[in-house]
Amino acid sequence: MLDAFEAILVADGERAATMDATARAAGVSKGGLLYHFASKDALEGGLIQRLAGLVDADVEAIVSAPDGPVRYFLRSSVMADDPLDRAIVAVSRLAQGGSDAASRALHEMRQRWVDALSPHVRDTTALDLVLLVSDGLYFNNALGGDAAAPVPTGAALDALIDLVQEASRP
Amino acid sequence: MLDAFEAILVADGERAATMDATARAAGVSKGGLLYHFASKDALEGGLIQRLAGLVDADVEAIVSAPDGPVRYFLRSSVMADDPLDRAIVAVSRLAQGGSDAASRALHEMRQRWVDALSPHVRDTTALDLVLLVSDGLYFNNALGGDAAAPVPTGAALDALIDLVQEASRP
DNA sequence: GTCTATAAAAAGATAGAC
DNA sequence: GTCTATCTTTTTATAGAC
Repeated sequence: MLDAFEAILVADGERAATMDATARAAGVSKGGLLYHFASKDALEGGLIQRLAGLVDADVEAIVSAPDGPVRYFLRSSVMADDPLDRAIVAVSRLAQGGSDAASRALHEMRQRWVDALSPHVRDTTALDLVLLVSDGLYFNNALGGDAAAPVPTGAALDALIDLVQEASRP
Repeated sequence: MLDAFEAILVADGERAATMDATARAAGVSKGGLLYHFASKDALEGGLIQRLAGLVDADVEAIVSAPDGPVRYFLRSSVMADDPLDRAIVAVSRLAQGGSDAASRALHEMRQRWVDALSPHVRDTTALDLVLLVSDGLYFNNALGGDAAAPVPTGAALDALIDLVQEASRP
């Protein structure tokens, strides 16, 4: 059910992610959905909690990345349609829809990234650069929708990461 | 009335920006609002049109900036609560809410920026860098809401711009 | 646990008075 | 132009059968 809710948020936006649509996509009735999540707030809370768990694993992966935390972090900022990316986009949809809990969750996530990356960049300016490029990558993917995503991939992404890495190296 | 609609979108998100709330904030009745904008689609269209006009002026300012287009562009990416910034955030709220017209308007805006900045950066990688940092700045401001915005300002912003400018100089 | 039926509220839109 | 009143649809939530 969380999968269905998340998928609708990512594909069609917050407006379309109703209890009704979620139940239908999950293959249950509205009553069935409401048995597991007693309210829409609870459903959103479930998604936010899922994000928090995925962020735990991500931070772990960042700090122990063989190619270095910055490269790994930027590379994973391009939406690969993996569980974390989907959760981030879905929760940011909720945040832009007006959910304070979602905004708080995203800020917490960002703070954990700051803590993980700080030791591996030159200074706070370099840290800002890395985080903002990552945010930009997510933002563009999140806006995507119908139009083609202008986000760099493949060799262009590698070149961009090289550039950022060079500019931010300690 | 567009001002009211925009303000609610920016402050409280797409969910809160109803015809009812917009009418109340604008100091008119729902009927009064519907006289000027016959539907919610029309209201959103009005906002998108406003954005297009502001983008025209912005592109003009970018290409003729005394300090150089890149510096001007990045500096203006930090939400200064000016008309263009408000319009961008409001329309991106609509886009994330599921409006295809809003998504299209944002992509057009981005394309105009690409055209304006291309001659002033080294290559496409540098262009990606500049655009993504700008997107990151907007994204963070747009998420803001209750929590404190972690976006660099003042001296930190100047340092960041210097770094990006150095990395992207032709 | 899952369903149907239904209540209660909110949102978009129309009609017609002034 | 702006208002009130009303209609329709959608959305969230409850109640109770199975």
